[in-house]
Amino acid sequence: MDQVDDILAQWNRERPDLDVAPMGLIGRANRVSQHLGREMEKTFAAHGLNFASFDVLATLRRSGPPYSLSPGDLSATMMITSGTMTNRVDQLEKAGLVERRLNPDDRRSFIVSLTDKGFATIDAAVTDHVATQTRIVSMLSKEEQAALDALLSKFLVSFESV
Amino acid sequence: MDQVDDILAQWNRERPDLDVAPMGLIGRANRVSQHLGREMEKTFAAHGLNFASFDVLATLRRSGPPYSLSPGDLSATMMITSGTMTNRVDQLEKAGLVERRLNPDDRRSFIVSLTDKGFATIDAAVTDHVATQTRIVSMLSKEEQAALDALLSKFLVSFESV
DNA sequence: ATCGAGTATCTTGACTTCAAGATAATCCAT
DNA sequence: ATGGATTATCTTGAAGTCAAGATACTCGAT
Repeated sequence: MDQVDDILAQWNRERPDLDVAPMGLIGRANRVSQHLGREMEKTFAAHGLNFASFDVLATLRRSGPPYSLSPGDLSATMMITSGTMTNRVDQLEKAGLVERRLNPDDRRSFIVSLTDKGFATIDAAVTDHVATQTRIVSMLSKEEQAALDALLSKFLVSFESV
Repeated sequence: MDQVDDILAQWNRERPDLDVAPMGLIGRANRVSQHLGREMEKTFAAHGLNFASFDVLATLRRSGPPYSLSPGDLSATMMITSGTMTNRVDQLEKAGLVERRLNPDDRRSFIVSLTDKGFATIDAAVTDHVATQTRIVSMLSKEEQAALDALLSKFLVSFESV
């Protein structure tokens, strides 16, 4: 029993013609995501970051040496527009966490690289971040976590395959 | 196999000390939510709405006659701040979909009511919205939908009970 | 070689949200 | 009754995002 159930009960009363089961599933997914986001922002803030900046630094970090990608490569896995990417890199550059250099092979594009400071920041932040995530998901049992993960993955594949 | 798996594989290579299973679960939840949101915005846009305005109108509609709530009541189930609520009601009032009147019982607060136009708009929009949601979740079987819903509900309760 | 299509990034302007604080009314213990 | 705490909403300013368009470069067919 959660807040979404209350909403569904109201719709049932007012619009009994509607099948609200899908609304429940989607509503819960959105709310869970919103809660998750707010919880994780706290960890990011402890390292002077937000979700946006963490996301960029983390993508550079996990790409491996030399921790350098073009804005296009960066946004490839990030569900954001190019204008948003520009803004994110601008902020990080201003903070001294990344550098933007010209790409000698293609002068339309740039190369964004982690600075030493950026590397240290993201390495510390991601360690904390994983700890936070572990704490959050521990509200479910290991089996439930695995089941939820599998279902979300199937759902996700159906979106990303389009 | 989805895009999140690629991300986890990278982390495993770069930071084998981290247990990335929680990151996978949370990452997928966020991505699913983001996909869901974008898909549903299309339906809202077809009715001249966005998620924010739909959310307010829907809350008034499902509250039943006289389709009137205070801003505080409205935001109670909406995970938004009071300033955001003010802005949302402002927009809807400008569009002629709701009216804001003084509350005779408590002069600190207002009463926000659906206009006839607002009622017609949300009733048509929610019908389409449920159809969209039904289409989206049909990418999973009925059993999978039920299982996912149950797990999300449990997860959600653990947040909202805090 | 050259021109047009395509690609990569940035710019602009609008929109939504939030946090923090302001304003005003209500409630309650005295 | 009355002052202080609380409540309800609005205002302000900063931030992040997007869509659409601008700019500059590359590629491929001729």
